[in-house]
Amino acid sequence: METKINNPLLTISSSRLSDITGINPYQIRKDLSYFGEFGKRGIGYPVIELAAQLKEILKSNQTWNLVLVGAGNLGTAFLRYRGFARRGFIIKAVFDNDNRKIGQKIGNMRIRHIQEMEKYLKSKKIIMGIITVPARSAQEVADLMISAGIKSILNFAPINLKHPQEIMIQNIDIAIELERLVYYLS
Amino acid sequence: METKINNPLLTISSSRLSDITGINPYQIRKDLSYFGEFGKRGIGYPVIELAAQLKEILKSNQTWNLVLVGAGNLGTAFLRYRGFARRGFIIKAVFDNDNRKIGQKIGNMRIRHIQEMEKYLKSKKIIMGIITVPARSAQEVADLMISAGIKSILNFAPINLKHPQEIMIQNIDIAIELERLVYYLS
DNA sequence: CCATGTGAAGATCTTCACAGCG
DNA sequence: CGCTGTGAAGATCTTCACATGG
Repeated sequence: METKINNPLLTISSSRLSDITGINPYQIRKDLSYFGEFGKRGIGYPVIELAAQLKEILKSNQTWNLVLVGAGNLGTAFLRYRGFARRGFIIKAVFDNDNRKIGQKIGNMRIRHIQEMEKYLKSKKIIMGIITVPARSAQEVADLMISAGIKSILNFAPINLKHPQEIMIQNIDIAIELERLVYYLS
Repeated sequence: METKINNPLLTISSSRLSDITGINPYQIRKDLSYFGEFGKRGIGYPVIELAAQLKEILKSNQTWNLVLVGAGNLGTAFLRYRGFARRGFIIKAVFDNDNRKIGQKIGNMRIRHIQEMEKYLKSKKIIMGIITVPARSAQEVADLMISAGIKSILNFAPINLKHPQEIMIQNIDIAIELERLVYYLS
């Protein structure tokens, strides 16, 4: 699927997007056409304009505030990671239930007690949360989040969280991804 | 999909598996039937036996050795996390290219220079790797891994890695998961 | 002539309905 | 009678082929 670049910076064709992403060009065109007619026939897609439109559609032309629960290794890594902010996600507070951790700092962020979370979430109107607690506490944390108004949860605990269907949950289980790799090892 | 437990410990029905996992019972039966006839009609699936068979099919009745490249926040979190070992994945070595980090320890594991990786991988016959380096270095690391015999890569760098098709790559881009949540926020 | 946009064909995945067996 | 296993139906996703317009 190699193609020539004929109009660098201004436009990009579906076949070149395919080269970059690995997604085939039919799929790219179909997917884009689902949201509108962004391209010009014979030319391709105007890069700047397309990016702007997609950002609007995906609501990523704005920043989103989050809270994180679970100041363990993984939670700490996320707090220190700069990449989220670059993509528009700001972790505003961290909560834990371990009294030895409360008040400690990760970077310049103080760890708060989980009991403060409900009030915090409601006052700041935050609707997204990340769960990085052990599996045994994850359901309890999710329930707390949901009752405090959280609408979307990114869950790293290896457990299937029960939740009302209007709440969005994305699970990331790293061990499952490794297991998938093992399975496909011919 | 609530059901009664009628033979605790010994057998489990697809509908009860459904309650637990959230996957519907038709899907569970179809998927299992793809690998064999594990159940008994009118009874359900024998728990112990089913677990053993699935572990064998998924090759998770054995442990797998891994290396990790990128001793940053995320890499460090994984090294400290006990959950992988419990699921049969052992990180045997960590590599980085930052001279200030080489020789330092994370837990009881010494950080090695990336230049040592090829020799290490070949001598230990390790075929799985985890990439937790910044996006700009990820392709280079992947190429190194692949030329040293790695067959499966779990990649956390937010970039599409080019690779021969016989190499398995699983990507985890946490910001994409957050973006997915935002998009589905009604 | 080039590359999009899209109806139609094809492939795959999910759900259903029920025969079959303990 | 209960619950699996599975062919068939239904839904969805992917690929193709080509008409269309710059």
